[in-house]
Amino acid sequence: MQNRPGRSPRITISDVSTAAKVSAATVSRVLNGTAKVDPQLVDRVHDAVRELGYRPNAAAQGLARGEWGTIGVLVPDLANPYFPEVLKAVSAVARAHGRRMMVMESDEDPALEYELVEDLMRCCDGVLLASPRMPRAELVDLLGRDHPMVLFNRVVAGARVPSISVDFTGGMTQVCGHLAQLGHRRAAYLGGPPASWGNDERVRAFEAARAFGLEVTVVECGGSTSQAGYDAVAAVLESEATAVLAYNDLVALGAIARLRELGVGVPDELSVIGFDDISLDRVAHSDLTTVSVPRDELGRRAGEMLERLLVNEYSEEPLYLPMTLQVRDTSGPPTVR
Amino acid sequence: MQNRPGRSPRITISDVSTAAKVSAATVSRVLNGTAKVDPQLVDRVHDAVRELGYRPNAAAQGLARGEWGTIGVLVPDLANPYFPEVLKAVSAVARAHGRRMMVMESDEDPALEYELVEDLMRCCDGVLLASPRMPRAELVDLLGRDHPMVLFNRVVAGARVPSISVDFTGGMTQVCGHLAQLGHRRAAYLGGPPASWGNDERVRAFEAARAFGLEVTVVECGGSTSQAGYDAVAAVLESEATAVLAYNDLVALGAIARLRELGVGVPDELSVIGFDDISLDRVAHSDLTTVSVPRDELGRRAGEMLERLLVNEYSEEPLYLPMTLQVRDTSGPPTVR
DNA sequence: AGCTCGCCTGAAAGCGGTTTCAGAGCCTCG
DNA sequence: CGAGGCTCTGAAACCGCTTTCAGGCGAGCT
Repeated sequence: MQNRPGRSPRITISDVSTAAKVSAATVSRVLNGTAKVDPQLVDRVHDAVRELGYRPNAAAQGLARGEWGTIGVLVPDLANPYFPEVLKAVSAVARAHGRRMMVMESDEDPALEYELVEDLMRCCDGVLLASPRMPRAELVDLLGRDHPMVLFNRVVAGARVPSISVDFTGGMTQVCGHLAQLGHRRAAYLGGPPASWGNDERVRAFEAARAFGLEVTVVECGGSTSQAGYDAVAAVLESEATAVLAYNDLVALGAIARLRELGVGVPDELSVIGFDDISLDRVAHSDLTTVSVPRDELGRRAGEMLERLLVNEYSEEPLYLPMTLQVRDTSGPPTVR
Repeated sequence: MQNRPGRSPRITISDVSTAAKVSAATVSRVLNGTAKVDPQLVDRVHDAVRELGYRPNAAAQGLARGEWGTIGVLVPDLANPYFPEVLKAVSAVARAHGRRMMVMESDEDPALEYELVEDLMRCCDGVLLASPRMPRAELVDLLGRDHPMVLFNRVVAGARVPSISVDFTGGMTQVCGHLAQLGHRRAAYLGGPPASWGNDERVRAFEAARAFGLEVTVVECGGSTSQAGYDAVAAVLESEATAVLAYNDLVALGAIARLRELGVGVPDELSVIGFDDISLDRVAHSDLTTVSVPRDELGRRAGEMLERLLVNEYSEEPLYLPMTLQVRDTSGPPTVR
């Protein structure tokens, strides 16, 4: 930006104003259309801009306007296919409103999140927290800064913050119902990251599941990756479960991979059900029984919530999108062992 | 940022300096450690910062320092699993150097890219162009702006720009060799986005393949998604190909899905080979024969290239990382039809 | 003791825009 | 024909922070 050695000097608004023989104020007015300007001057400005290849400096604009023209998104893990799809939708909405998107990743380290969010607040008009894992207290603290913020896949009771999430409990209830109907009595749940709010929501479904006659045991596997699922299989096999529910599809796939290695038939000997419906794509669908979530819509709605927040005052109730059970090939009736 | 109605006023450096009874310059020096300051004043500043919850405004810092502390990345498609993994690595490198990451997506629309890059240049110290599809002329134009920039998965002959890419041609050559060895004589290639440089590089391998006795016909499918692969299957079946090479794994998976629907056995009746090795994860590996690319390393190296460019002068040759053939279940000997 | 030097601090000048404010010109109306 | 009002333009203030610059003060030296 500065005249760095070896780099050509930046072209500023005053270069343009000189070239066009008008004041900087006029250049600004022309470029932003904020006031009526003599058509002749308008032309001169445009010519100068084109000739010099002038581009306004975003930092200076941000400073002067008191707005960065940027939104920030924090995600736990970019490699988790869940988030890029959300990002895509958010980015589209942001762009449609003339805003850029900053992305930060905590790499599933809740301790990092606080700092990252603080950083985002220093350079973004609004922040979208996607599946934040940080402790409630920290979250409440951040929300209290009265910086525009939207909560995604997490709801904080009592917090006056626009929130959007999936109905995790409902989704998991469908899964339990499906299994109960197939005749399962005992299932194991491979829990996700300990700090995951969505995980707690899923677990809440298990009490209701008892009414179906399905007993679900929680097996901590402590992660959201396939590796975690892979590693947790041993614990599952020790139990009497005839079905495995996974925190998400990745965990489920990891478990299936391990089961295959061990020669345990899926779903003949053990049913495995995922969560999220992360298929590689929409056509070559996987064969995993799972509950799907409209990630695209989720991202879009979240983006719109944030935009609304940036222009209006807040006035929203938490929004819960429904999940849809996708019965495919990895779930079936239990076998007596 | 400005005192917006309903929002608490921003805390600025002068608030801190007032509270700490020092000058703004001193606050700045303390916070940045740019000069020695009386320990007593240091404490006063820190106290004031903590008490007021002061966070420096990134735009103002950027303006004053002549550096945004941000890098920008342009990707064609966030939903393509290839890129998030790259982004993850890039983001990690950027963060390690104290920089944030801005992400833009062209949604596979080459016409959008130019504008997006211009926008990135207005707010980022350096820009990483990942698989840019734009015409060579536009690209050269942008590179000529002498804004720090790194080219990823595209090499422009003669351009003095740090570039990093995969050895597409080499990868595809391995694929051809594999097929030839299996006994295939005719293969069809499902080409990707027309503007993809990587696509041209892949195609270059087909001439050499003729030496193996393998004839590859290019079937335009015009996309990088599974939908494109799905749709292109009809054309393949009309040909005499006994094997299908795909632009990437997504295309391959789409094709396989369609073949499955049509009752065409893979690999018994038709071998299908992907490209990129985009598995959902590292454990539950797919069964697709493909060539893998070290996306993580690729992203890391690209990020480091950019960082180097931001501090030093340019001095690099294009870097090509090798691909590795992964023979799995979707390729086999041809059957006479 | 007086002088020089060096260290630390605050005032002020940018960074590159936007926006307020005041003035110049022109038109209209009395 | 002159006063009042509008419209358009440029000068200048300001956004919040960094950094230069100059000055004050204490230490060290002669």
